[in-house]
Amino acid sequence: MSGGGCSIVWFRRDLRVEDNPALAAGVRAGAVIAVFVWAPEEEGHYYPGRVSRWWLKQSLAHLDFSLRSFGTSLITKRSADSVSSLLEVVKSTGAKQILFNHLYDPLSLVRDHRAKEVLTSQGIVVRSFNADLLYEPWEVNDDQGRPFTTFTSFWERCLSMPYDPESPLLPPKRIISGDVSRCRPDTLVFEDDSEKGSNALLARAWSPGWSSADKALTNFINGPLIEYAKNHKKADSATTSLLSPHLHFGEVSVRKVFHLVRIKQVLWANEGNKAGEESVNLFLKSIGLREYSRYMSFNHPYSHERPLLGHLKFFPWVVNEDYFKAWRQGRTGYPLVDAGMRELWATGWLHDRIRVVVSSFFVKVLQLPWRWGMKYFWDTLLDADLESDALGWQYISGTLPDGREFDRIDNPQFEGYKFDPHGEYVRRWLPELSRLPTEWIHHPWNAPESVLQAAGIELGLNYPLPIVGIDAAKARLEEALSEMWEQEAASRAAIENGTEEGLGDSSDNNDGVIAFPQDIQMEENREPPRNNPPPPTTRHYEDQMVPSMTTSLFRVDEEESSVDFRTSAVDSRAEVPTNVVVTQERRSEVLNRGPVQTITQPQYNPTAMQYVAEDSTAESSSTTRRERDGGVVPVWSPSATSYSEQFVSEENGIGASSSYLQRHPQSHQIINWRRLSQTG
DNA sequence: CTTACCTTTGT
DNA sequence: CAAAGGTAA
Repeated sequence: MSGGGCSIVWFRRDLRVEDNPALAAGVRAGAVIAVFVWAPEEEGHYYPGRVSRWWLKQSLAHLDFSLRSFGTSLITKRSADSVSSLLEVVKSTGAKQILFNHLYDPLSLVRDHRAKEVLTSQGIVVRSFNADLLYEPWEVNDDQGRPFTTFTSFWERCLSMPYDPESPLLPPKRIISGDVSRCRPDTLVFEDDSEKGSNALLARAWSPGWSSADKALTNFINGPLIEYAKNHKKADSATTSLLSPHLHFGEVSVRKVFHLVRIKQVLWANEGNKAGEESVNLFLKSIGLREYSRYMSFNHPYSHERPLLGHLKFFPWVVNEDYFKAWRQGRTGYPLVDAGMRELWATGWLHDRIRVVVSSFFVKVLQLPWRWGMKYFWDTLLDADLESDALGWQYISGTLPDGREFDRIDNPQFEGYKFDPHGEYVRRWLPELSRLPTEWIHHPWNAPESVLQAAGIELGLNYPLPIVGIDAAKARLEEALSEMWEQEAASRAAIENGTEEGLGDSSDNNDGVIAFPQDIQMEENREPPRNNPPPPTTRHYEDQMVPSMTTSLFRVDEEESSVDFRTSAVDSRAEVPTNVVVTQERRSEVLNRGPVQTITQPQYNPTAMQYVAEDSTAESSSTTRRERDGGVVPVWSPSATSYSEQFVSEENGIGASSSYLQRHPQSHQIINWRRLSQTG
């Protein structure tokens, strides 16, 4: 197109030069100005955690370095508002168009839509691209043209689409730099002094940036991939791809991963290597889950906050800070869980299996609200990813149509012997148990006194007794479930009677928002939780507020004192937040919440999607040629509403025809829970 | 060795 | 629930 002005390429989570459609389009159009805007406050609760910021910092430096070798550099802006920063850059450079690649998390969807509106209204051409997915969410539909609601059907369709995913683009040969002489870049600060020490350790294990991402990919494909099916159950993982943080920041494109892996698969299939082929399928499934997480986020943009199955709204979560803290510190008394939580804290990384173990323990045994756990993952994982994590926690919590059954509790003791049969994993992360024989390593509470003594263990002193017994947890879960159904029925009845108010209006909860306890302050070295005395336990009938744990760089002054979970020492970590930010936004959101919640239609209205077609041929989607360059820009349909209103209206809204509950009325009854997960 | 029955697992 | 894997007879 018009070779005249230069283009701004707005980098976000696509920190690579290869197979970067926005960059490629910019290069094709002429001169390019590469921009990264750091506006973390825009993320609200999801201000990136320490390790995540560390990664970003390295990755940006790496990107800048390589852009320089192509003939330009990365302009960085510190901002409270991405869109106005972009405008600023436009003004100082005279750029004519802005190019970026799509993101699908709820915050980005809203922000990018606004960006597009504002910039377009200023006469700037805005074009956006698919760089993060094999297929755009709106491309994958069932035979009735509706979005899938279960993973398997979604993924089957993806693998049998009439056209293949786009092949990866080569990196540009050279990038002509736009004139940035009048553009004032900001230096970005990603860590404070208290974080530097801990971050230094990360560099030993990880190397962010697209070239390491490429290396990791090749290593994986030529190494562990073939054995993936065999090994993927081992907690000790030299066998995973280790690609997730790279993928999160877009340092390598999924399409490249997909294509290279597929090539191997064909090769192995020809050799008749069954195991290899199987391994590829399994690995691709995890790529598929990543795709699906974007798909779900796009179709249900509130899924990081609300269960997708409505009745879960009535589950009486246990709001217990002691539990929460014990879990974070790896002091639950279940070695596999504790080892996982210590590894997570120490390294920012967890094998997928162990993520399942600790999160399912969190939800099913402790019955803490899943969003707390998700938030903690967000704050501590190197590959923290809103879409993937939301999907994962919803799956574990049984709040998806195809998630695990709600009433199923996995026993960490048995899982221990499955995933860590020799106890090596536990011994590595729980030094206090290192001398315990394998026979007892996953259930020390059963070990004879003499064995414990020989191993130097005093249960309740240097290693806790189980914080909750599995049997007690089962009983409590059953009770909670029947309460949930009661509440749900009551709410439905209330709605039918027109007594609106609806949900769980009963006695104990004030305005429907559970504030994180402020009155309880936690002493650091309290006695480890005991087995039996039922802890002070409150139940609440609403989704929980997420405790605000992220340490914003602007809040460093708070809680200066002694303990701070940001520091690296394991003992002083994970201080329970004493303050919860109850924003007005969320409050109104909860208040306005509608009646029995369903899986609703996407608010995204594909027909409202706008075509910014310089590429002329906007063909219909099922033909072989897809839009790529200058393709579809996703757009929020009713744009007048505020962020929170959009969520609310989505929930209340819509789609009589395809509301999940309407198609599956039986999901109101627990006995049909099982069948529910089949249908759809 | 087969079969009926069980437990486990799965996005 | 269905598929897979394991066990007892």
